[in-house]
Amino acid sequence: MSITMKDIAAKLGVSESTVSRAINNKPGVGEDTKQKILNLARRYNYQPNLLARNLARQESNMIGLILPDISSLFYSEVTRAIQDIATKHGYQVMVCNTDSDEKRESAYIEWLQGNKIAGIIFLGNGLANNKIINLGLSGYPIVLANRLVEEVMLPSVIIDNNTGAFEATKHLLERGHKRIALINGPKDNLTAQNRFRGYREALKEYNLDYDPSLIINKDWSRECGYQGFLELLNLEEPPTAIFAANDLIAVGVIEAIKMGGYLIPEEIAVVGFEDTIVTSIIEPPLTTVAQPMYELGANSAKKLFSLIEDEDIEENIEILTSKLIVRKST
Amino acid sequence: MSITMKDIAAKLGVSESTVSRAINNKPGVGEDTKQKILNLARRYNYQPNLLARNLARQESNMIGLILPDISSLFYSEVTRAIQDIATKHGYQVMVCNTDSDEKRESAYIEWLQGNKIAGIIFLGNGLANNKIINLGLSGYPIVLANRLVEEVMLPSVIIDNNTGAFEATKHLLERGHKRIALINGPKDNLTAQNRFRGYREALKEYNLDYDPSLIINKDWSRECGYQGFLELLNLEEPPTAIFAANDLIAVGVIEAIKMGGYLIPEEIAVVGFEDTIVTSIIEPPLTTVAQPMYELGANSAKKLFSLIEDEDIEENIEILTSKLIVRKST
DNA sequence: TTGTAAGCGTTATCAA
DNA sequence: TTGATAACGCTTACAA
Repeated sequence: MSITMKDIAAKLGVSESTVSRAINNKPGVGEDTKQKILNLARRYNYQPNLLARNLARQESNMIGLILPDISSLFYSEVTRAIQDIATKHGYQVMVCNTDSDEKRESAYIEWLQGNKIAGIIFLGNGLANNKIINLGLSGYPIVLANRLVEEVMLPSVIIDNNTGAFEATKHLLERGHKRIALINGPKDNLTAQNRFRGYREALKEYNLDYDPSLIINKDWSRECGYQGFLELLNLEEPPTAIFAANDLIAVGVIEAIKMGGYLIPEEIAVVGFEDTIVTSIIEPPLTTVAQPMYELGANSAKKLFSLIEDEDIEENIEILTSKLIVRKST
Repeated sequence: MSITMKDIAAKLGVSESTVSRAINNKPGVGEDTKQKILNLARRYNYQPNLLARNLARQESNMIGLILPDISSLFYSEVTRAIQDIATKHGYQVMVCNTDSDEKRESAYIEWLQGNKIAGIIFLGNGLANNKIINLGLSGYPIVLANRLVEEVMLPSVIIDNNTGAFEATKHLLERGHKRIALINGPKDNLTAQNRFRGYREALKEYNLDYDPSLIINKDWSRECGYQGFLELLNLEEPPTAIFAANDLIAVGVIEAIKMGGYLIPEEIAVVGFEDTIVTSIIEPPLTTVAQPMYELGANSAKKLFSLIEDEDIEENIEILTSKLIVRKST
């Protein structure tokens, strides 16, 4: 339907290669032929067929982004950052939702490779699967964002969840709490594991052993926060503080606490994790550990482009620090 | 780097076309040669080059999504829905953030067309620009989601903001309010205009003239809600109810109200619009007009695929209804 | 059932 | 400065 280089060449009685050179602003075309070509191209609103171009050049101007769910507060913010950097580099981003399903993850990887995508960012909070690892080891440009791999060291940008959780727990300890519950994400989730580790280390520093009955592993949802708190209430000796492993869980916790008629923070203190918009809206405002979401996205993207453009990358694994923000819930 | 059909053909001593037929599960290949080919393909982890395939087939399996900002609560939810439907149809989605900048919009359109994208969804809340209209009229599959075009009727899915705003305002009137302020988005924004219209119609039904000093047009942000309320307070006769044209504005309004020490809803009532997560978190829970976000995305995508697959579409312009959800802020 | 060859719209090499 | 020509990897008539 649309006009091609061949058409332009025919109309002007020049060869396709000359047209190509003119369009791509390459040397080797006379100034006047070049102008004639560009004028005609403009007049007919010529658009290069990027499929053909990429096929011929053996490259592409897209990167892939594989993530669990674009509608989450956290991931959409990170995505935004990646998009911004990609645009600056003249690249587009293919966003792929996996719902943390490994099958879909694999399917997307194949699809992205089939499209000769320049590189992929894996954003998530689980362990990276084998397919990803092999891909990374094969030299294909990939960056892990907020995901880790046990043995192999692939280029990554992660947030120091350990220290963040440590600070959060320590903050509660300093406030005098001794029975601090942790309502966490799934047990096999790396982020959840790190937050648990930080929690435990803080207790240790205060010479407290952690009580398994105070640890709940469920999901990252509001509902789980709500249910989790109810479960904790049934303990013989219920906790006086809750460390929720993300803000949404904390929201559920706070709702359950209020429903029970307890006072926050006087009777029960709550800390969240992430610093999404909800922390400043909920009553009382939530003490939380701020995650540098935009930075996570931006730095991952920058790292990926370094890889794509074959630049040296300074640090293979970049660790961003999270920061405790004290509000009224503690 | 990766293996191609040519390689497979050479290894097996068959022709490329036979390989192609086998890979694509087309008739005209003997069962045993087919198996031999498929086995080899599996063994070498053959991935079809989709650039080449799409170039040859003159089609693609991507659709484009152009929107203002993926990190917004509203758009990320709509995007999620579009992704879900696209995946079901075997398509991928290219997400393009424009920040409502027309230049970037145009740039994206060209890029998407250059990649021979199968169709585009324009999601936003402004008027569609000329480039979009021309594209639509040229027969290219496009769907407008939550955007309108003045004269031309392009396939669209929109939310009935007018009625939603009408209901919200009427609800306040029924509660006995006479001085109802509207803190709205930008004046040139279509969504904002429709919400204003519904607001005015409701007043009319109650034989009230609208007072221009009670109308504030700013931005869709929390900050604007906060500032807007402060401005309203300075009026000789301040409003007793605020209709905020989206939830984020409402959040700002509520914060300002609380800061001023007023009671909600006893002294000042507040209604929002959208029903994002914040409405159930803020204190008091926000009465709002629920937007069918997921439906907006899903139906837009379905419509686009009807267009792409050349099916008849039942209604060219589909109007989704929004629904008033009464909570404690009124 | 299989192969040949042209074509998709570019780019890139090598001559002219 | 230009133009043939092959190549990118795949699809698809058309022949055999």
